[in-house]
Amino acid sequence: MSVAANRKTRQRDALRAVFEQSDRPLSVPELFDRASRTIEGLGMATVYRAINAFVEEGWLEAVDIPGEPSRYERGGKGHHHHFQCRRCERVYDVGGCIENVRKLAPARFRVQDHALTLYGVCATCSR
Amino acid sequence: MSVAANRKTRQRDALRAVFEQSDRPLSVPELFDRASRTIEGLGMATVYRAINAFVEEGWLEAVDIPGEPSRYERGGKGHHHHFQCRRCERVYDVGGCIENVRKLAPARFRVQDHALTLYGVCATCSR
DNA sequence: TTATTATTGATAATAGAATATCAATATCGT
DNA sequence: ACGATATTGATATTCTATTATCAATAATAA
Repeated sequence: MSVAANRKTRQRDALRAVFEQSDRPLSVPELFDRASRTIEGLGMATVYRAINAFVEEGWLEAVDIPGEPSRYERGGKGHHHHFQCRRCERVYDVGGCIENVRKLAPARFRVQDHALTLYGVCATCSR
Repeated sequence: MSVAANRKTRQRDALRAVFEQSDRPLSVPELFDRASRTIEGLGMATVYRAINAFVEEGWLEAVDIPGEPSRYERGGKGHHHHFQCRRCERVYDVGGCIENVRKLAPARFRVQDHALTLYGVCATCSR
């Protein structure tokens, strides 16, 4: 389980490029499919290894939706939330945030963070 | 995978009782442990079978927190959200809701529902 | 009480996601 | 160009959560 990621390789370059060209979090299969267009014979293990390395260095961050396997997106975007389309299952970023979150918690509960997921139909699927 | 649940049994009675006495969603291990106090030799399979039956009839509802196995709570509570303690991992209900959720989504995204999870330290753990 | 059959419990099996293994290959400093 | 070794890809394995199997048991109607 080493995660050095020192050398520059075709596969990691391709995987990075996929994220740089994507405006939304990607699942592992999505990432694998897209990178495979560039790297034929790309292995799943390589994809997972790269993800772990990227997450470790902060270049990627995991996006977790209830009941779903992790998606990943570029790190350092700051606080934001996500939307999942019920038709295509894709996950999108939503900017902005909500207020008065702390007030919801019962007395003496210390609120440190929160995660909000919106569900519905995305622009692509609703047309 | 039959889920009839017709006959009245000690184990299902005990499992129901656990939920009736709990004020928060329970994980499968939590449910198993508590019901085992009443029913010695209770089997895991029985717990899962009961959960499925209860969910199917609406008596229970699944509570899904990102990256966590499902918890379960009594159904029909109406719209509410959840809090997870980072110390003890337990999940609690939080009443009330947030506003302006729809406004967060990008244009032409239809928002149908949302899920909010608060994270922090519960009253029990913070003392 | 008895017969029928739903239910249980122990355990094997499955499913999905992710990691470990290892020989072959590619990268990079010299 | 060479050598050390990081990385890759194929595949086996692990892990966690959950379901299937099946003989034994218990619940209910008659």
